Amino acid sequence: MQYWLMKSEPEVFGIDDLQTMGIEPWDGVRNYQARNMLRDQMQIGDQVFFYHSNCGVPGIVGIAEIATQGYPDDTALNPESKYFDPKSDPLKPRWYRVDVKFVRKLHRTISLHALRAQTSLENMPLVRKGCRLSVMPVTPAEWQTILQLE
DNA sequence: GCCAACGTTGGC
DNA sequence: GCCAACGTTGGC
Repeated sequence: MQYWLMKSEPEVFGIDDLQTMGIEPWDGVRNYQARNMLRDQMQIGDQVFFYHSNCGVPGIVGIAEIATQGYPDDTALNPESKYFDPKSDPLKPRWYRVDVKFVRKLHRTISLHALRAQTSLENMPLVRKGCRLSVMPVTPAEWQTILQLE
């Protein structure tokens, strides 16, 4: 089983929204590195840290689980969608998504600040300045370290 | 294939 | 709202 971290802006889709929905497609990812992970690497049952970005206290707020393998992200084909990509070809999908299932909220937010304070986490892409990857792998050791901060 | 311009992300 | 960092685009 693998571990991941996925970013979302709480104003757009936060952990409370996932809790309400139970399970939701994680769509709108328009970055090739992230796309490759969604399409090729994620497996059902993988555990995910749900991260709130672009908000008052950015940080990890909950845990989710991968509920499907990667499959084409239809929002790229829908001109009505804010994620529409005119260059996407229905026969050769450019963008992929997975479904993500709510597991639980953390007792408290593990802030980016707190994550940066841990030397053992200094290799996480997340804590690097200017990291714009919205989906990234987390090592088992990092996963354990982070859970102990809860 | 280089690289400047541009757009987006995301912390602060 | 600012701006640094970075990815993408497109002219050449």
